[in-house]
Amino acid sequence: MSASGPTGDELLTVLATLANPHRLRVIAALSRERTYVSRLARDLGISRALLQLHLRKLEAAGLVSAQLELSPDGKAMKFYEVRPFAYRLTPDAIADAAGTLSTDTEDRDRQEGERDGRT
Amino acid sequence: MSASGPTGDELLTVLATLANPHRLRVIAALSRERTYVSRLARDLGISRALLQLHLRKLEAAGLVSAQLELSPDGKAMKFYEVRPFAYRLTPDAIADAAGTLSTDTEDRDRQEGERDGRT
DNA sequence: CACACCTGCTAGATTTTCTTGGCATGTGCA
DNA sequence: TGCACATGCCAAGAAAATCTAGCAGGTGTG
Repeated sequence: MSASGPTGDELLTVLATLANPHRLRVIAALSRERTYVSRLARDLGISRALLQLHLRKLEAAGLVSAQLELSPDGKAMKFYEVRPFAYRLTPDAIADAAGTLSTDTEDRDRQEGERDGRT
Repeated sequence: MSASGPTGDELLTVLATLANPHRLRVIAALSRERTYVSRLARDLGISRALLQLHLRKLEAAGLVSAQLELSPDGKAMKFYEVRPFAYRLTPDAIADAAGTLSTDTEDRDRQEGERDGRT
């Protein structure tokens, strides 16, 4: 029986998302303690706009999640936390996943299908 | 005692290297069977020049290795094979590795040091 | 009201990565 | 010699990712 790991596309998304020093540090910081955007930006020493970009990518990949909360004094704050994950990176695991990678032509076909016609 | 995983920079290199569909397919193909460049290019349906670029990156990251061999009829052929590896991708493992990420300023300092002077 | 926080967005410049196409080398064989 | 197949490299364009700077909105406090 197969171990049934992630699909190729999922693995690829996770890899591409984690392949950035800022995002690794974000994961590291959030795994210690959940925080809100502005504070995290100060801690990491990067601009808020930049951090938001990285947070969006991490969230899109399913590696972190966000909750909008109101602080005691009524300010809206967006808290982020890591969402537990575990991927094995071995030749075999990759070989499994690679089989389900969508091809360039498949992508093109799918997009064309969506364009011309039926919802 | 710490589990002593990869350094941040090493992990980052591996992630960046694997975050590409072609390179995932290369790992998959090589994990099935070692082959030489031209054949692999035909199998994967990509140009040789492109494949060589990806192979260079994979080799630089330590994920594959190459041996130059002479075929029975005397042609030089470069065989590649996967080099066994296993990385755990979890929040904790990343938190560990992130601590040893080199910073931008460190990089700049190092390069300046190399430029002006002493070998 | 001004200030200090919090949030979100986007246009544009910059940098990096990816990809193609061409050229050069070498071997064996008809 | 000409063809097939192997290797390597590089220039240059195309595409994608990154980052900055600036704008917008909200709340509570002095």
